Amino acid sequence: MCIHTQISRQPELKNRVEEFKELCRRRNLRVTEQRLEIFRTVAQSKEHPSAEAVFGQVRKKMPNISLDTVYRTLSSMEEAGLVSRVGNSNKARFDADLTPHSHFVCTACGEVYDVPAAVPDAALMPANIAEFGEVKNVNLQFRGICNRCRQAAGEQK
Amino acid sequence: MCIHTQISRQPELKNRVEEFKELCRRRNLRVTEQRLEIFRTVAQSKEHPSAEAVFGQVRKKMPNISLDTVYRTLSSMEEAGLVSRVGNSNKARFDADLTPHSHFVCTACGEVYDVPAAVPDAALMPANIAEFGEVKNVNLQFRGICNRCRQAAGEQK
DNA sequence: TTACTCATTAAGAATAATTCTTAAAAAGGT
DNA sequence: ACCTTTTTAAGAATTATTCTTAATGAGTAA
Repeated sequence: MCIHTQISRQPELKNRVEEFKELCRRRNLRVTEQRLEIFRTVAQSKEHPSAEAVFGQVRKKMPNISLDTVYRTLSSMEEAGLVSRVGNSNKARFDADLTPHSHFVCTACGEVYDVPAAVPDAALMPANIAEFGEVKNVNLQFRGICNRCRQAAGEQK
Repeated sequence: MCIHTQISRQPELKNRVEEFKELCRRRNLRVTEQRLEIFRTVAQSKEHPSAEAVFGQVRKKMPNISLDTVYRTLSSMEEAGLVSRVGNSNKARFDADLTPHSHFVCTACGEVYDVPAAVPDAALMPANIAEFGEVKNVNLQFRGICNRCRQAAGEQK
């Protein structure tokens, strides 16, 4: 369960970080080292890390960072539409991949798996969605028991 | 925010309760008054109540029920595929409506709104989903800021 | 019905996740 | 470099959820 699985093309990360800086400036959010490092961590991870996991990772480079900062930053990043909050066990998990894809969420262990989208996000958006509010992201999730948990449950019987 | 908005056709509720009893028996779950009352409460609500809200409601009829029982019961009901866990703020909310529909989840206030589905659930299911696990329910959510919150934010500027 | 067994419950303690408070530090503009 | 305003770290506080334990009650078989 390491959360620093590297993305193949490193330039892409740089672009995303630049884009992130740009967006911060546009929104009058200050570009701090903490924000950059947190963003990098989530953007590099494919594990949908929890705040705690991001904290653990960022702490390696910034030993004084506080968990609260991680929470605050992840929330503001969600608000800015830079990451999305996925899964819904009682522990929040985050995803910086905003390309159309879905998730299988295990209700037993809370794990979140990427599922290639059957239907592109745009196609899912109802025409009247603006009546409700401004959509920051679309999230299709399949909830159930993952095969690993099913197997584990079977074994102990 | 009352959670006991009545469903128009009362017979439907009775059917659902019977179905619920049946399912309990099939799964060797005991049919207790607590479970029935909790199920009725969620099934009658259109507000996607939190565990706390269900607790408050059920307590009117069963003053001694514990919050823990509500949590336990809602979890086992989710596991049985009788309700789904919706939204994902840090407070869990539940929905007994399993017909195809989606949700607008406000990331500011945590409110969950029903959105009529643009695409039926079945159409969303990828062919290879079984590779991940057994799906109990499909949940399409649009996350963002609801109009009420947007308005509220605008006013105080 | 009655007794038996095991799941379920209430109560409240415990834990886990998240947010708040405060004073100090740092960003971005002057 | 200076000033203003955000942002931060630290740790306390709060909120949500789960665990522990002993007592209760559901289903079952006599």
